This record gives sequence, structure tokens and C-alpha cells, in this order.
Amino acid sequence: MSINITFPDGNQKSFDAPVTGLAIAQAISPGLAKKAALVSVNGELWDLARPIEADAAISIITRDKPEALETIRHDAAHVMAQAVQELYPGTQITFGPSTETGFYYDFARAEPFTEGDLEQIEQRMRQIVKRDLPITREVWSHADAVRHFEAAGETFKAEWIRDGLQDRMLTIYRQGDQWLDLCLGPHLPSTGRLGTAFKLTKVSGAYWRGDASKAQLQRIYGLAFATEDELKAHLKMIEEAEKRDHRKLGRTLDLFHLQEEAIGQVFWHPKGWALYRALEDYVRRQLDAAGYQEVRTPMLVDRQLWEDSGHWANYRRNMFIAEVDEGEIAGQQRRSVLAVKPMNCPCHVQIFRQGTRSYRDLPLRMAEFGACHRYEPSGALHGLMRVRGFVQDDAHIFCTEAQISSETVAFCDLLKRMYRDLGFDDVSVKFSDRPDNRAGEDAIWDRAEDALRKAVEQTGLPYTLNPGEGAFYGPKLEFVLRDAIGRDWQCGTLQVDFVLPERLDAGYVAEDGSRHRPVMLHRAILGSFERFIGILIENFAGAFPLWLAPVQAVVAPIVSDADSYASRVCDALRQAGLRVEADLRNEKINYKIREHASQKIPVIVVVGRKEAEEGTVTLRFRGQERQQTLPLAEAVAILQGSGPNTDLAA
RNA sequence: GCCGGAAUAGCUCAGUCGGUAGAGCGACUGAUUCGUAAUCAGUAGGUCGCAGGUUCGAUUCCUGUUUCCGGCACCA
Repeated sequence: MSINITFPDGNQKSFDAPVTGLAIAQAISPGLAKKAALVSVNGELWDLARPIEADAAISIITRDKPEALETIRHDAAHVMAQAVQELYPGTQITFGPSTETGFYYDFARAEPFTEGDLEQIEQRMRQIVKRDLPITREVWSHADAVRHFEAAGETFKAEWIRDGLQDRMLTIYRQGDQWLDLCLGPHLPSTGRLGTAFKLTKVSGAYWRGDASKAQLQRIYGLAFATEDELKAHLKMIEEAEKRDHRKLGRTLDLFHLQEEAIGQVFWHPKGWALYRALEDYVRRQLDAAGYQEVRTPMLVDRQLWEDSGHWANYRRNMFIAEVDEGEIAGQQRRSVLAVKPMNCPCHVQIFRQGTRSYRDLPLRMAEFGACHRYEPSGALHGLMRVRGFVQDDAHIFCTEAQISSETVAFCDLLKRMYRDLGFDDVSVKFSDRPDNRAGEDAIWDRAEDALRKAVEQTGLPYTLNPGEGAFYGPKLEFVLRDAIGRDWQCGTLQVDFVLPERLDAGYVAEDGSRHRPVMLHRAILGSFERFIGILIENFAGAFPLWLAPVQAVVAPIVSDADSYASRVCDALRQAGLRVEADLRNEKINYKIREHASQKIPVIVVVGRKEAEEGTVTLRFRGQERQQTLPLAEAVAILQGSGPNTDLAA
């Protein structure tokens, strides 16, 4: 019997059935067969050796294609699993998927793997690649699979098949004669095809099926690419990311520190705080211009309010509690229980509730640089990125349901503009709609989701749907920015809330005199100042644009004869509103330049005898060989004129 | 919170097979006045994270603990 195979270019060819992808590739050219990794059969990725029994549209996927990369990585996981089981008998296999840059495999073994073991495992992997073991697909019955893995002592695998896969036929991939794993595939034809562009990177703990109440497994991570060059490029990127680490730069640029007595909270040094203030001033100006009203609410609030808001029931384990003995009142010991606020929203509702609100007051945009504290799990803490005490650029928009859409559009525009000013052009949105467990009627959800979707579409930001990931109280948008080295950070958010106004009894009087609940939009653009500054540090590698730089200019005299002139220049710049220092140390100009350049100061103002006599300064901009000598007044004007919208900063 | 690793001078790190430690940079002092990425010389600086244990003796070995690092889980 013969079947028709259709190629991507529309050509057809008939083959004797069954035929394999490999045979077809071979028929086209031996070169193609050599480069082939997979075959796409009617849009599905298949192993090259899997028999094609009926007419099909196929294309040969070579190893340089993105679809092949995932398979290369998945193969690497299997090769590693085999290497581990050869080296450490008794180790059980569980799961081992590909990741964005490579792969991992989770093992069950009593003894911990050490970093040193990784080298050995990697050696063995290379050996298995060299053995070029054929990788073959088999179809087993459910019962056979359970029997096999139980007999092999693979309890995790057996449990998964028994409980997770019900009564199905299963695919098994065999690597060589002995080693096999349950897997959907597809895989490369043999271990030799994996290539050599992989590297084991780290070992860590991981939970069985991602569940903290289940067994802890050991996860070994690796990188894998199609070519050595890609692997090298990736290793270089990692190195670059390490150089930019905000914890490291925070120390070398003297921005902040953290210490044991206040874990998860930041000690901002003068330079870090200057950066913080520059950012805060900028955000405040933007919010003022966008029609927000800034408020300030208490840090310590009685338990009662948190019970009313629902936080006590749902968020208690993340809240810091302060208890105070109020002494005897009417013969009774009185104790107050206060919570340090983890969020600002309940307090903002309290301000909203003062007096009677009219529909004319809406939308009411209430902003606060709210200092919040959350008891984050110790293992989650990470420099500025995840802290226990932080300040949000928080605001709540009280509005009518009809205003959700226009407020969302206005918010997205504001956010886009601010991200651009801060150096981020690549922004995307994750749209999370109704979860299974939710409050509020479906009709309201329909309208709210609709309003958000239309608003996002109107702003032109690319968005992806996160089905069912919304909060129980309403749908939300999450804004993700991409930094200079391609990493994504979720920062901004906008969440519709139907529930809190109800719980805390916020209301307004409508045109017809009836009382209504406002809708609340929780929104933030930076998220938290701490984390956002961490992102800024890494994005700019500490080389901040002039308007954000903690020290914008350093005045460096060449000889001590110019010291007094340098001081005058420094004063003039400071009076002009610049953050400037004078370096009058008894050092050579080379030394000063080197030091301030490595401190990433945007402008070094060099003054020697010549400048002192002429009343000029020589400006040396960071990263530029070019320098210019000009009258002091002109230099002041140039430096003063730089803000978020000028590119002098670059 | 869980698994693994680490903790030595302000910073980066070396070292002690158990006899209380060393470098570079930085700091300080002196000399040098030198025009665009490191001038020279000298000096000071450490309860070797904390608490126990073993030992004649612990920074080193053991136990506990804290914090940090890498993941996992968490991020209503």
C-alpha cells in the first residue's frame, strides 16, 4: 500500500506505507537526514523513526529550528537522568521537562547531590552522547507501565501513572537497551544527536508535584542549546547579569545596605536615597498632573478594620502584629491588637467614607506613597526585589462601573509614558479574568472584563490572557516590562474590586438621589519603590541617566591652585539644583577620572588653571571620549535642562 | 517555611592536616601639584557570624542557632 506525503511547498510524493520521517528525509537528501531532528506530521511533532501509516502533510524539522530546541533540551533531561541512575543506583526518577534555557530533572535520593557531583554527571552525560544510543518509542498498556515501574522500585513514577494517568495507553521512550522513561515525546533519534552544547548549573530542592506538603526531591538544572555558540552567548549573558546584580552595585555605588537586625528592610544610604527621591519626585509630578490626590494614612491600624476588610481572615499570616497593654480600664485589663498595614486600600476607603460622596466626586483618584509591611517567607527575601518593608506607588480610583474603561485607558497611557521616561520601551500586559472561586455576579464580571479588554486594546499594548487568574474580587491587568538584557519584570497592576467597597460600606449618592457602591481600582505603576529601584539598578547597570543619578556631577580640579575655583563651580551647580560634589583630594586627575568613571557619575567637571583663569569648565560625559570646554553659565544651563525627556542622560 | 551551600579586615578573597591570621584595594599620615581611567612611601585596622561541646589549646572538629546565597514553595 502506498500513501501520499505532502511537503510544505505543496509538492506530493508517494511512499510505501509505513514510512518514517527519517526515510522521507533520506529520500530528499542525505544532508537533510543528517540535520533532521523531528518530523511534523499534520502539525504534530513526531519522532523521526515513528511510522507514518496514512496520507499526511509533513515537514522535516532540522535541529536549528526552534521546535527542535525544546526536544534537544528534553533529551538532555533524559540523558542526565540516565547518567544519574548509572552513577547513583537506587536514585528514582520523577519529572524532567525542558525550560526556557535548558532543562531540569527531579530525583528522589536520600543522599544529597553536591556541586561536585555535577561535574561527574556531566562527564557521564557526554559519554552517553558518545555511545549514541538509539532512542525508541514504545506504546505500553497502563497496567504494564505500573507493573514495570513498581518492579523497578520507581515509586514516584508508578504513583503518577496509577493516580494521574488513569487507564490510558502510554508512550515509553527507551534509551539504549535498558534505560527507559515514561514520556510523551517526541525525542531525537539517538543520544548522539543531542550534541555537546549543554552544561549542568545547579542543584536544589523541589517538591514532588510542586506541593510543599509532599516529598522534597532534588532538582538538577542544566543549560542546553543547539550549538556551542548559543551556549557560550547564554553564559555570557549570565555573567553580564551577575555584574549588574543590584546587591553588588548597591554596595559598590554606596546606595543602601541590609542587615540582620532588620531583615527584609532597607537602610538607604545618602546616594541611594537621592535616587529614591529623584524617582519619587518624578512619580509625584506625574500623579499630580494626572489628577490624583495624594494622601497619607496610618501605619498601625486596629484589628477591627482588618477584620472588616477581610484581611484578618485571608492575609493574617503575612501581617506584622503589634500588641499593646493599655492598662486597666474600669477595672479590666485592656489590650489593643494593631496590625502594621500590609496594604493601603482599607485606609483609603476610610478617607473616602468621610462625609457624603456624590457621583460628582467620581472618579476620585486617591494616591499614597504607602509604607507597607508584609511578613514574607524567609526564603522569598531577595535584596531589594523582595522585602518585608516597602513603599508602594499606590492609588485607588473610586469610580462608577461605567468609568472603569476610561480610567483604565488613562492609567495605561500614564503607565506607558512613565515606563518610557524611566528607560523601558518594551511593555506587555497579562490579563487575568474570572477565577472559579469568586465574588460578585457574572453580569458584573462580564462588564468589567469587557471594559479592561477594550481599554488594553485601545492603548495598543500587546497582551496575553491568563484565564482564571484574576483575584476573587475582580479581574486584573498586570504590566510586564523587559529590561536591557531581556529579562521580564512584572511591575504595574490594575485590579478591579467589587468587594471591598461593599465590605467597608463605601457609598455615593447618584444623580437621582439613590445610594450606590463605587467600584475600586487598585493600581500601581512601579509596584514598590524598593523593587523598582532594584530593577533600575540592574537595567542601567548602575549607570543612571543624569536626572536619576544620585551624584550627577563631580567637580575635579587638576591642581590644588584650582581648588577654590572648583568649590565655586560646585556651589554654582548646586544652587542650580544639581546633585554635585567637589573632589578636592590630593590626587592626580587620572586617578579622579578613573574613580568617578567607575562610580558611573554622568558628568565629570574638570577644572585646571586654564579654566580657573577663563571662568570656564570642561565637561566630560560618561561613556564619551568627547569633552567640551565652555563658560560656567552655559554648562549650568545644559546640566540643568536635563530631565526625563532629554537624552543628554544617555 | 523546605532542600543544599556559605559566613575570615570597610570591600574582594587567601590561609590554618587544631597552637588566636595574611594579600590586594580602600582608610589614615607624609611627600608629590602632576591636563583626562590607578604617583610614591609609611601607619592603623580582625573576639575568623553567634552560642554550646570535644580538647592542654578551637577561627579550624562536632552540635545548635542567625543571616546570606541558589532553587522550591509562597506572592489573599
